[in-house]
Amino acid sequence: MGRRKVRLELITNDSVRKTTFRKRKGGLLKKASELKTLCGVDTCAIIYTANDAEPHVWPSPSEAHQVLERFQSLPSKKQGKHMLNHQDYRPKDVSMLELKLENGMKRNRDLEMELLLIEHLSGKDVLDLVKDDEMKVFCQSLDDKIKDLTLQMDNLNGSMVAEDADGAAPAN
Amino acid sequence: MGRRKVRLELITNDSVRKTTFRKRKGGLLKKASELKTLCGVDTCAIIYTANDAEPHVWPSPSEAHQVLERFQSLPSKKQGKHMLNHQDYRPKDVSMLELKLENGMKRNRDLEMELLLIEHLSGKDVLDLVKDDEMKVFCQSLDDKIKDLTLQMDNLNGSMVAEDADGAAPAN
DNA sequence: AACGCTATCTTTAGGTG
DNA sequence: CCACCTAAAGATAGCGT
Repeated sequence: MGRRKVRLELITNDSVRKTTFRKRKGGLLKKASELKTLCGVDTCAIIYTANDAEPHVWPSPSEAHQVLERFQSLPSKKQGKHMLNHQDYRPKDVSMLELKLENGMKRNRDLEMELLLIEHLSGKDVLDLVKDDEMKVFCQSLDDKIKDLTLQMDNLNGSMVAEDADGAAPAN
Repeated sequence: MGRRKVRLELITNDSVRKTTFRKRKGGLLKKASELKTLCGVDTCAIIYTANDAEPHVWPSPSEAHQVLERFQSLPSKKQGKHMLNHQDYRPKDVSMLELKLENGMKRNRDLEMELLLIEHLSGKDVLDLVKDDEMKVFCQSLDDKIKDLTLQMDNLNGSMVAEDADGAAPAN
């Protein structure tokens, strides 16, 4: 789209690649924006540049957040309308789905706990604010996890080594 | 970009809007594809159309899947530097944690699938452009959530809270 | 409703300051 | 490196099928 036809392959030159990235990123976001406006679809874009500390989030961090969150907190409200259009893939019935959802959310919360822990251990300051109650739950879930894990390790013991420490956490 | 300059607003005519959506979706995917190729960034797009049964996943379901996985495939690689800063809270040992993480990732992936399905069945129109590294975004959102939670708890301490305290998306 | 066509609008490669 | 410029490549609105 410029003075010259471009070859579709990785741009090896660093500065050129970066420039192209910047330009095209803008274009992509604009396109996404237009699509959103013209067709009324929820859209978000998250763009990470290796160089930049801050991710470029569009349309706005908060909006993107909402979209992301919608990923996990779900819309049981809006399901009704289209819910029944699909005959193909429909686990038993809706209630089943709802159940799955709840389950998923629960598990997701669980996961978040785990990640929180990891983050914490990785040196981030995420936990200073957590209150006692939360902490309790946190630790509890941790405990469960560890138990679970231990069990798994036991099971695996005979056939397989369960990732030793330095394999999992290379010093790099 | 056609025979006529377009007005940037929701297209009210159903069929026109749908057509435009189809066309522009293609364009957007192409752009994303080019960006990926030219600049060497991992990219995936997931497009849910209310009308369409199948979500449009690009570049391919499996690839998108990989990108999504990276969403939670944690930082163990990048952590090295900070890993050992915290002496306070450290369960058994790091390897345990790492294992835990893997476990979590697996489960979260599961979760993601479920939620994807739910979203799909709910007929939501979501366009998600995902790039490499967005684990950071995830962590950030996690962070925010925690802050939110803490704030809520603070409020609770003194008086009351309007929203659910479980940290899930407050009704947007 | 999806596809092909193309005039027209938009994006951008390469260049300059 | 960035912002701006312009010619050329690319995307697509409105039509016809």
